[in-house]
Amino acid sequence: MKRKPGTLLPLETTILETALGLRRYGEEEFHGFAIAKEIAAHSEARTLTAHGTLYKALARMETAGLLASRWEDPAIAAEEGRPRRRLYHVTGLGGRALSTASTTRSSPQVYNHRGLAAS
Amino acid sequence: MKRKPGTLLPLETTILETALGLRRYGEEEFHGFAIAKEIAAHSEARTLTAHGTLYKALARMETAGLLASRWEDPAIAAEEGRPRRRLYHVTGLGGRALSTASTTRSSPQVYNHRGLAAS
DNA sequence: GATTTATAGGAAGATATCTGCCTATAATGG
DNA sequence: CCATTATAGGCAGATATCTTCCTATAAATC
Repeated sequence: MKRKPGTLLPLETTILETALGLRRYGEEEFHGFAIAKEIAAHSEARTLTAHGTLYKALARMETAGLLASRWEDPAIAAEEGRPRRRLYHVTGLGGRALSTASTTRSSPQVYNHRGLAAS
Repeated sequence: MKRKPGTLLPLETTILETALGLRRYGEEEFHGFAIAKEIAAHSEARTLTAHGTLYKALARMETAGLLASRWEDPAIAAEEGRPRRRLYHVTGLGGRALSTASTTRSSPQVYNHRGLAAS
């Protein structure tokens, strides 16, 4: 839908809020599946259809510098008998993006309108 | 369905035949997903419903000593960006089971009726 | 021969990530 | 204001293994 640069979409806001919420409980890092369950549990309705939408949003946000990720040590995943996880954390830019945008509550939310890159 | 000890079920026969077929092409080891595709490709119909049936058969056959398995090095799976595999190979007993049973073509096939353990 | 019992097979889903395709919609350009 | 264009979101499926629940059926028991 032709993204306006320097904007937070509702899903992106939800991801940042949820991630920062988890961080307040000591969880520095999160993985896609966990945040999907978290979002599904709190905001009913939102399905994230097969999680495709969410993973794409996470990739997008990492490209935008709002998130950063690393692969979990594959040995840990093997030990726990499950697929490996990609562990994300919210960057400084990501945190700032949310606080700036949270005041502008509408669908696409502007987060760096004050001279970061946008028009 | 109350298994008669020392018997090969059709699915088990198919697994052994397919595995030994692959071995003739140099593939010493196989994993569940691969054999599922192999079976699905050759014998049409057989669905293996979500592969549950197949994985149970593999576990059963390993317990019976017809197959043996090891986990693939998790680093390799990580490198190739896919879930890790459990690698099986047909044991001597497994090979013998098939050759003995292949002569007795019916549904449940006896493989060690000549004094190995069965009545 | 009928009942009991164990178990194989089917259906579904959990775990985790990613890709491709198609459509809906927002932003831009004229 | 309408047409163009880029992209977000939904749908589906690939990759790989395993579990639980239920049903169908074969073997054993009486």
